[in-house]
This record gives sequence, structure tokens and C-alpha cells, in this order.
Amino acid sequence: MRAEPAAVLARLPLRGGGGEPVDLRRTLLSHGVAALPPNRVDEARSILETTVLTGGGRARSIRLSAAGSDRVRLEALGGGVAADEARDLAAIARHLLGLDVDLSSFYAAAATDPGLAWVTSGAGRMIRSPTVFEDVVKTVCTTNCSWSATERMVGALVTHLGEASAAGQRAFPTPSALAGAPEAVLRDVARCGYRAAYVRALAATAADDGGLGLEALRDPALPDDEVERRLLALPGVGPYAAAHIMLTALGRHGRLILDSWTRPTYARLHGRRISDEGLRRRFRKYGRFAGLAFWLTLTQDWVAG
DNA sequence: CGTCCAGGTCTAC
DNA sequence: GGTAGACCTGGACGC
Repeated sequence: MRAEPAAVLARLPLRGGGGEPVDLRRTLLSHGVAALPPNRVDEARSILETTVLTGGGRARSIRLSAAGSDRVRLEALGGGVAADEARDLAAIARHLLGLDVDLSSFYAAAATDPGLAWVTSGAGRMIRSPTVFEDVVKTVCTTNCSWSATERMVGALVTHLGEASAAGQRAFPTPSALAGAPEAVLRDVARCGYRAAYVRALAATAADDGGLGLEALRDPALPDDEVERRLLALPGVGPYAAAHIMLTALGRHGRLILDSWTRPTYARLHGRRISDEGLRRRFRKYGRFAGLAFWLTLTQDWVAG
């Protein structure tokens, strides 16, 4: 992460939707997809740099870093920013960090649980992408392949189809850019394999409706079951991807992410393999936060102390 | 070299 | 509703 001309746009309070504390370092290391392009995470220094599209469709690169213990500094990289764009970027930054998500009732329950009390210092916030579309495509690119393949696919989409910022970085491609991508990019560069058809279909639908179908999933009035039903109807999205998208992009924490990483990881912690139904039973006591409790149990050792 | 599988999903029984 | 087989790709591994 090289030094860039940077302008400080805001210092956002590290507080969640219920006033609860937010651990920035834990948030930046919340899950693997958080580190996929266009995001770049400096784990040692707790810095996130990424490139997003502002209201006018212009790509802007930003940096998020700690400003003291209770605020996060938002900087724009690569040139000056107008006031309205600065407001856009501050809103996007809050969204990326999930600062609107209210974990206070989860913390209240976790505080009385010896195995989970540690989370109340600010764990559990999951980095999100600017759009649900971006998180859906990234998640589909995690399915049935190695992590290096996921990085190659997402990286190629950004590099070849994303809008460039003045800082020389690129945003995740828009639905229309992805829908109109030459087949050679998805096939020969990203090497998406059979996922290319899913990505194209997702992009084409989002381009047609302006992304409204996916972005509407953020509507808090929708019940989890309805959100899950709509996600499962998307091409390439099954139970794993739906749970992952709900937990990360949508701040809906009820479903357990069950995949070839979480199952053996929990088995290792617990000493033996447990069935999926057994896992759900084990975490049912956390109610609408069951999936988050499961995820945090698995990732506690990602951050020391 | 062949087989297996990686942060699964879809289709056809 | 539950369960095999196929599916792009490319590392890891055994032969």
C-alpha cells in the first residue's frame, strides 16, 4: 500500500446502530470476501483501501484507518473531492463498515455467555461491499473452488471491467459492464468456468432493473425467509451462498454458513464432527444471531487478544 | 500421469 | 423431500 495524496474527509465514530463499540481491526478481518479486490486490507496497520462509485458513477479510491481508539478516518486518494461527493463517500464508508448494524442486543446476550463474552468489545461487524450485487457476484465466485481461484476471478473482473479512479485503482464492475463483458474476459482471463453463466445472468438482471431487485433485499421490512427465498432463486446461489450473503451483505445473522471450511473448523474446535442439524441445534439459543455466533466462534483466533 | 477436492449448485430422478 | 452426477478450473497429492 503505497503513499498517495490523501484528503481527510471525515472521522466517523466507531459505534454501531445501538451505540455499541466497534473494533475496527476485527471488522477488517471479519471474513475472507472482505479482502477481495477492489479491497486491499493491511492487517498489521488496520487499514482498508478500496475503490467505489459515487453518485455520479465516478470511481473514487478511499482509505479507512484508525483515528484514535474510537473513530475511523476516511480519506480520499488521488485528488480533491467536492462536498457532495465527500458526503457520498462518508455514507459509503459507514455502509462498508456496517456501522448502521445494531448488535447491541447480541452483545447483551453474549455478555452472559462465557464462551462468547469476548465479542462485546466490538466483534461481529462484517465488511460489506457498496452494493448487494457486488457481494452476490463475489460470493458466487467463492463456490466450489480454491480461494486462489476466487481471488483470480474477482481480481480479473475488477482489473478488466472496473471503472478506474484518479488514484489508479478500479472499482468493482457495474452490472452493465459485467453483462456486456467480452466472453474472453470471463472465460480466458477470469477463468470463471461454469460460473461465467451465473455471473452473466446476475449482471444482466441487475443491469435491467438498475440493481433494484438485489438492493431491495436490504429492506428491513422483509422477513429472513423471504430474503433467503429470493437469494436461492438467483443463479449460482444455494444454501451456502445465501447464508453468506445474508450474514455479510445484508446484516441478517440467523443462518449458519455451512461449507467445506466452517464444518471442519468447528469440528476441530469441538473435537469431533457434528451434523449440520446438530450445529443448528447447538447455536439455536442465539436466535436471530445464531449465524453470527457460529461465525465468531470459528474466527475468534483470527485476531489475537 | 490420474484422482481428488476447494468457503457448492443444479438437474434429474 | 432427499440424493447421485455433472460441472470449469487448477493446485495438491499419489502412482
